[in-house]
Amino acid sequence: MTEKNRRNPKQARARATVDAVLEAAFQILEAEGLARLTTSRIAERAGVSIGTLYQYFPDREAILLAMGQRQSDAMREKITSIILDAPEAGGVRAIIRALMHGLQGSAETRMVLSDALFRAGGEAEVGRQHLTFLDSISGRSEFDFVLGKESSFILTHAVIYLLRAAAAEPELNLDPDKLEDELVFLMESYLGNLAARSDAGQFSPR
Amino acid sequence: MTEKNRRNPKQARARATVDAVLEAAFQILEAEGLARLTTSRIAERAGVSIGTLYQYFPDREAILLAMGQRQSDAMREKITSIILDAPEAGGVRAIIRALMHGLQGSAETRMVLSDALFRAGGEAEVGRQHLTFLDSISGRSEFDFVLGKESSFILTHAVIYLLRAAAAEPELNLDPDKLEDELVFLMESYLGNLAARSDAGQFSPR
Amino acid sequence: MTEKNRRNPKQARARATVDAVLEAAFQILEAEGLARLTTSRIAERAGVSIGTLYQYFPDREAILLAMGQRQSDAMREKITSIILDAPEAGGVRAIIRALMHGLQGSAETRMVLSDALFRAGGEAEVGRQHLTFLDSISGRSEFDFVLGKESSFILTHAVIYLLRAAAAEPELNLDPDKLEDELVFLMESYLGNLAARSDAGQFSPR
Amino acid sequence: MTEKNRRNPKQARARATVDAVLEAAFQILEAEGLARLTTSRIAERAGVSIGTLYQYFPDREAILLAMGQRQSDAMREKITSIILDAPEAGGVRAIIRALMHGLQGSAETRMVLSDALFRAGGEAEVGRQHLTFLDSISGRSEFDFVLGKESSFILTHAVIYLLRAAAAEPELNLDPDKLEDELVFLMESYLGNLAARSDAGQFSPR
DNA sequence: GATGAATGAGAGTTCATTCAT
DNA sequence: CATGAATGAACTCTCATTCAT
Repeated sequence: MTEKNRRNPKQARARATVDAVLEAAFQILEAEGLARLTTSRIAERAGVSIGTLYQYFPDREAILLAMGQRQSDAMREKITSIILDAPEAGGVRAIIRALMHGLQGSAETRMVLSDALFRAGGEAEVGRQHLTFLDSISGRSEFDFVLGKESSFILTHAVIYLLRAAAAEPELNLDPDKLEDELVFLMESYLGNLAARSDAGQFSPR
Repeated sequence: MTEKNRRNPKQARARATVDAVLEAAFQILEAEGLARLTTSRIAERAGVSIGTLYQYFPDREAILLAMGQRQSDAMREKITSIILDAPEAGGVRAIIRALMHGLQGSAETRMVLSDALFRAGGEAEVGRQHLTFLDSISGRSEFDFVLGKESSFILTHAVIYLLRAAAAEPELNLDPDKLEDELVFLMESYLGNLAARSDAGQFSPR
Repeated sequence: MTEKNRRNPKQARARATVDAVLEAAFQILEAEGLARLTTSRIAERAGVSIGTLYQYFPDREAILLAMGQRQSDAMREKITSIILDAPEAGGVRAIIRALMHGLQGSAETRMVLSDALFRAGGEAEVGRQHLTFLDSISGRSEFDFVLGKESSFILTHAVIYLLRAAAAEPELNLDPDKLEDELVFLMESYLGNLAARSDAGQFSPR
Repeated sequence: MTEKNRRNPKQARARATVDAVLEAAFQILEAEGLARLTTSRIAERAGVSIGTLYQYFPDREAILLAMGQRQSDAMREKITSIILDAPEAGGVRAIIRALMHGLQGSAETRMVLSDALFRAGGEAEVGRQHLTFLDSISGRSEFDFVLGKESSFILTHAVIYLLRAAAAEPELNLDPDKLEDELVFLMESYLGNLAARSDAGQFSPR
């Protein structure tokens, strides 16, 4: 609405500033790494003064957090839309594919941002992040048993952390398609046996 | 031997100094985190001067690396002895147990140290670290098929990174015993289906 | 102008800071010598924080260089104006007088600063510095012969380095006026014989 | 004498140690420059412990001074022998040649060592160094007039400092032979006019 | 005498953050 | 609101020197 824009010119400018800062920070993180991601460099690249930057972000950490949340939100949206668009499709593969291709940025960037999310959010953030996955499989009739905390943890973390590991070790030269296949296979194996176990109530004893 | 001690008083002192530095660094890392792990603080806690510290470690990074290698060596020894002592026992569970209990230190400590290993070693270190796992299952007759790079990656990284994730999120309050069970279950599921797949040559298509 | 000041309050402040730093550095160099010319001491004496100092100078060396350039610029201006104001006056004496009285600071100060200039500028700086001298005599009709590289070197360096030596040995208690006379005499002797030699094409054989 | 050596094995060893230290220091100064000339590096290269080094030299400066004195002594000997061997030859050229070829080491080495001599010796050292030159010309009948302090200064310093300047600016690519010629010419011009002036008692007025 | 581990003051430098303009 | 000069605590690292062995 023009009305809205005219009424809050400051908010519009503010959003532009925030965007510029986050975009600048992202570029620097990609190009130069966390060590060179200084507040002054961010401000400079964003085309704002350091003072202005601090008017929108209380400290450096807040910038990292906001970047992480952007990534996280984008990912969540992507996964959600995948599930909504093609609910019949293999949910596991769709989600894994989203996780693999949905995050932009280098290995270091992804790590830095997810670290920031952890630092800031702890439980709450983690919950927000991974509920999506659980939701996506909860509709499938074969998983209408109750998952233990630990099983949920594995379901929601295995793929993400393996992707992180893969990103951290580019020298392994893993084939993305094959890795996707294997991750799907890993999770399908686990989910399949989980269902079987819930029927039988047993598995290999300790 | 008194002889030995008398002969190498310097080497004995030197080793004591190195130990004191690494122990001090470990304590600080545990208690205050990486950000507060400064060389001067380490020296102070170790009861040596900052100059002495730098006589044994060329820079801060070298201290982290040495700590990481200690952890890594201890872990490797533990896994090896587990396999040697009880080769008939379920290799997967034994190794997972070793991984879970073999590393001391908080979540951040473990992360920091494994990060240091990555930084320093790259591929070589990674290889060294994970071959143990592959070796341990390579003897089992049902796995005498050839593993792809990506499958090997999953076998060697899934547990470690899930444990890292679990450590990073203490607020999830995961039960260590149940987590162990689930990790075993995850890996056994994967390995089992991997064997089946190698027979059939097929799995859920892309 | 108030206008100017109001328009560029920052640049004015910045210049003041730079001046304060250079002035402080000069005083310390004079009073305590190069060894005690530390960045923190400079900042303290200049009444600015160490951080501010580093906002204007990338490192300690840059401060020395800036001081050297100030001296050098002042000297060049002085020589130029001398030549312009009284071109008919004995060029050699005028220049020597400028060299003697144009540089402020103790012997060590002068040495340190000219060393800094050498380090930074190498050939270029040296050229810049000494062209002035050659220019000043190039107008005199009796020197319209071509000077060899080595003769030029002597003409441009003898006085400067002898003054440096004199400054380095204050215990010799040389009389400035007499020294000036001798330097003039030295250079006039050389120039005179140079002219004679260029006519005859000979001098004492090797 | 074997006797001497047998009687004072300690003194012989001491001299060897001192020699080793000075030789090591010289090599490091040549190869790596003053900034890398640390006491520990000297000791290491000399094959002695740092403690031993400090038994022979009270501090780092003393090492530099000793090196400077060696150079200086060698130079003095060379000049003396030149004059003794060929007193009839042009004294000025002989001495200049000795000065040019008698000092070993790079430009920085020479500067560092002569700086050390200045620092330590002040007047006394300077006197010791330059009397040789004055002595060498004092025998020539045409110079039996009394030289002023300032003239002596120029006679004894001009060549040395011009050579130092030439060494400091290798990019000028001065031809050593031509430079020698010019220095001889400079000094002969000065000396010649000095003699003439002493007869007439006058020169270009201030 | 010889050793070399230990010392520690002090160097140069960085950067998140503040606040007067 | 925007600015960016100023801040200064904190950092990593060096090296001449000492002294217990």
